[in-house]
Amino acid sequence: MIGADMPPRPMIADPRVARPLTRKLSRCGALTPDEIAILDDLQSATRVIRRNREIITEGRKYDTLFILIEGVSIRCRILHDGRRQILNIAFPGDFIGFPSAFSERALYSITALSDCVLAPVPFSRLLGLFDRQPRLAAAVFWSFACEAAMYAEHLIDVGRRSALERVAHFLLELLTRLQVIGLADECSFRMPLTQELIADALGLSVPHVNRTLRQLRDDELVSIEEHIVIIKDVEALSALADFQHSYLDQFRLPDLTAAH
Amino acid sequence: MIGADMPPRPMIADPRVARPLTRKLSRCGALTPDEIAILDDLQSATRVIRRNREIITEGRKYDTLFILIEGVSIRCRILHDGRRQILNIAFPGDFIGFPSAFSERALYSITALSDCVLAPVPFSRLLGLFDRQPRLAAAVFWSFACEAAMYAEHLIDVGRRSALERVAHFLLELLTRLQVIGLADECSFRMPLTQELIADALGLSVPHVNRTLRQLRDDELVSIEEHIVIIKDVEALSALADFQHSYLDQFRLPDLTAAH
DNA sequence: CGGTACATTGAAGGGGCTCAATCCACGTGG
DNA sequence: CCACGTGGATTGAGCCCCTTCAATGTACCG
Repeated sequence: MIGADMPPRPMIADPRVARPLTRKLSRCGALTPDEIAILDDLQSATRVIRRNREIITEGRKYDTLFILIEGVSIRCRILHDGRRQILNIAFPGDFIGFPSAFSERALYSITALSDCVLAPVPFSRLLGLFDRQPRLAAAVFWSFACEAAMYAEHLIDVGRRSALERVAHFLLELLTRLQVIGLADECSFRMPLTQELIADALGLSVPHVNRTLRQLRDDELVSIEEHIVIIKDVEALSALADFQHSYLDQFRLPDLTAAH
Repeated sequence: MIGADMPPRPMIADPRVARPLTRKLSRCGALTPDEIAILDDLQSATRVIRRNREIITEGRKYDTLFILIEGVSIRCRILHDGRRQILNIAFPGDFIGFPSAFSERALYSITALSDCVLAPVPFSRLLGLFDRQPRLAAAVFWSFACEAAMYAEHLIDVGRRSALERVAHFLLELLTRLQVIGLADECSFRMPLTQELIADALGLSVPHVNRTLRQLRDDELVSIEEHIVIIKDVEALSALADFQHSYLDQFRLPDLTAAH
């Protein structure tokens, strides 16, 4: 019932705000027109990658990052016997290619789950940002810090949470992240992943993901129909999952006076 | 048998090289005397934290990072019912406090496992590095990138590896990390963690960690006596754990010509 | 209309957990 | 000097959560 065929509707951030990264960062504090112009410029030159193609290939060398403008991509590792662990899921406005860009050869592959639009950002250009735009530099750091926080929660998911807690937490994280870029309502969104992908992200088997989702539905905590996920009781689900909304939502741009 | 009482010998990086971070970064490429001086200076002002005290407290605000000079610290999250997940383990030469320093309030606590010596590094000072010392700036990025790679492997551990593979992988990661800072020989080191800590890092129970270590010993892959771990067959253990030495060891400083 | 991709459900088995006891080394205070 | 407390390692028994294997259902597509 979830994500039966993947892209009936593409993953495109709200067009009322020009660029997804600009939208995301503007939630951390008011941006000056100057800063907006620079950010938008970073996201202007774009490149399209088709569904199921690799954006970054393990073992190759890269000296650019990408900003994901449209679409969904995953970074993952496949063990010799076929087991797969999805390390993270990128949505519009996310940086892609860290830490690959800092290593001699990319450690993991990044694959486009749907058709993706990317904006390449040469690493040197990113470093250049740090000179003239300390607030934007901090914002980029913020972006990486936020990703690190998601990593941490992801680790807690697979390390110490039960399947039910894991799936609940995962749904809430998706809700929150998609809200930031205008792809989710107050309490609902279109599931961009198949159950197989959810399983590989959470370290579960597909049948068990299915049963777990069923239980969440039976317990009237969520509703899932036609790929649309509705969180029917955010409070109860958050309590069940030990979800702290804050970890995705408490970063702030520094004051202009805070320059070095 | 492992780590019966924790600190018979303290965790101090090889004194032949002045500072652990300097030692670590010098493996990524030759440092100029200038760069060494700056790095050493970063690590000069120090502060001592006693065993079992918190270095960073969840919920508080911080505007400095720390470089761990001596000792071992862990970042972890404790769920409401007492389950604990260790997010990462810091050794001398590691940065501590990312991403806490970028958030309104620290998301996780960091605790000293042994008496620790820390060098505070105000965030503003770190940003200042980016102006004048692009190679060092890149090296700091490298440090975070390396941490991100460890996070990724950690995630694969708990998500998709069996207990045996997990523990094997963990031992190899410890070996590699400790070698870098001169705290491990070719194939042996002093285990700095109790089995309870290993369990909470790997998402296992204490009894099962114990049984798993026993199996590794029975299989003649490792030997553990008096807290000293000897990897008797690095090749076989690496194969078992799907361990790729490269992920901790392939970062390089950029050429001086690569300035922005 | 067969093929593909995904969701769903059931049955059986196992890997790792819980609970609980025991052992051991060490430090402390009487 | 010994009794005791403490932190940690070790081991066993039983069980349960989740996996594996397998089958079925279903929408969509060329």
